[in-house]
Amino acid sequence: MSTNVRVRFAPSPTGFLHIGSLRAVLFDYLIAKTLNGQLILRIEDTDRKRQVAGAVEGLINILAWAGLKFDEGPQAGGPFGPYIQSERMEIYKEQAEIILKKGAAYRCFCAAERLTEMREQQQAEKKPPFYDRLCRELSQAEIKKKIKDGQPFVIRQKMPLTGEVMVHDELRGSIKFMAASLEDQILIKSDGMPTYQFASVVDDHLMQISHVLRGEEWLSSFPKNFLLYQSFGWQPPKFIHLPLTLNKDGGKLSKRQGDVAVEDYKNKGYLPEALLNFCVLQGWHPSASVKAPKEKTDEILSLAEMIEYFDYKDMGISPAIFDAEKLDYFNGYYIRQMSLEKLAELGRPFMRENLKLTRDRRKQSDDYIKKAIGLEQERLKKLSDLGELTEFFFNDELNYEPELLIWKNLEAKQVKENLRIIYGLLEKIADRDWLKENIEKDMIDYLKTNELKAGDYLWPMRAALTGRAASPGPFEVAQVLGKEESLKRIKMAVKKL
RNA sequence: GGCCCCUUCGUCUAAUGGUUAGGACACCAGGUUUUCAUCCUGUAAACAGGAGUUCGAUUCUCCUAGGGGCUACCA
Repeated sequence: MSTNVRVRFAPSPTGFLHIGSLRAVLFDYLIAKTLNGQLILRIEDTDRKRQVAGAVEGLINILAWAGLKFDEGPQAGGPFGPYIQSERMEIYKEQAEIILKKGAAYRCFCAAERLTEMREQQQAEKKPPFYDRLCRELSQAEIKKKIKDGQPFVIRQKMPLTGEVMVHDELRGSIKFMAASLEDQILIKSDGMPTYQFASVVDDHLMQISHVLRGEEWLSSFPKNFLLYQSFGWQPPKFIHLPLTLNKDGGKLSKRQGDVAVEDYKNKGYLPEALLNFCVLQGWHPSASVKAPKEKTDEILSLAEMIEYFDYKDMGISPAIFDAEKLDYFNGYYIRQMSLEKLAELGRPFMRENLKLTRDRRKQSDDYIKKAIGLEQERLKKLSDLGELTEFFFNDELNYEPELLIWKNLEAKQVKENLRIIYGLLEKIADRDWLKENIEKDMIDYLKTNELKAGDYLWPMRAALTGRAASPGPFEVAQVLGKEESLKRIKMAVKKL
């Protein structure tokens, strides 16, 4: 038997990648990497009703954006393909015949209406909905006749009527189920497509998957899956059931509560590093014995560091609530760490609206945009904050109330006078000396020699330059704005008072 | 309703049969500072409840409560 570690991520292409799925692939990836195994991408598209055009490409793209590479899959190829379930119909058909022959499954001709009716009645009687196994004991002759008559059928798994089924989860240990509570679940639908319950077991075996990581929502079908492996005579892989990610109210994280699609986060300017760092901490933490270097907090983890410290045995089993504020912290942290070149490149798309606010060529230059972004870098939680935060750099017609210029309890005319003085000082600085260091030096020297209070001058100056209550400092803003624009804005402020 | 899973600060979590129960985010306070942000320092904040085992339980066992999942010809 092969001891090769093979882990698969098996999403169904619903049109977007759920943030919870991103966490799942990350753990798949980490298990594969830390155990020297392969990571396989398999597309589970056996539900015809839920087909979404372009979803597979979208999935592959966003996974690539996240930086997680697959060793095998629809794109990478590999010896166990095809990796898209809808292209594996022959395999399922063949395996269904086998399981039928083994007597571990049977054809069920019950009409959907009968089943619905039965279920409703059972619920009305407060009994658990449960297939009554009407077709389980059909004779060969009856089956033949129904097939000949063209009656549609599904194939159901035959569950033991009595006894217990013991399954083992790598994190939770052994879990016991009463066989009598297990429904004869459908393996093959009447359209010939396999259900997840059949396809995943068949594929995991055929693709030689060693570790199955899946959501906790699959725990209740675990014994049925285990039984299917037994019926086939296959050795089941190791199973790890990942606790669910919950929303703030404690429910399953769903679209209604806000963004759940990784694409949404990407569009808002969240970085893959931040998303991954956030996700990995939901259900895992570096064990105490492998503490990260102390100059960093041990929760800031690059993908490489995760691989270094990860051990799936350290994974937790209690559900975690999605804390968007912590995600923001990570994102802000990674933005601050980023080089200005990279940030300017990634931030550029978020500047589009601002560029429309100016007719000044210089303000539309890459260099100017980059400098504006640079001054707001430490204030960003996400890239999409850039538009609002840098707006004043571009806007030719700053619009603000005159009161904004007034520092504490100064008189308006005093502020006006101070701004005139500032104007005079700035005017004297030569164009080629227009650097924040020089501007600052001239201003501070003046204030010191005349024993003036910094706030009385610097607040009005900054407010005049930015039109905002909160912004980067006046000297650096002045430098980026340039001498001409800075003087223009101060003159305008004087006029306002 | 039935079956199954889970339970440490508000949130993510660490550790331990005997500790001042640790860290991170958020919060609050202070420092740096013209503002905001960054950065630094500090405060406050948790073992769900009950019973048992034990010299001793947050830690082990059981019960209760609470939360969650499943209960489809969806995954």
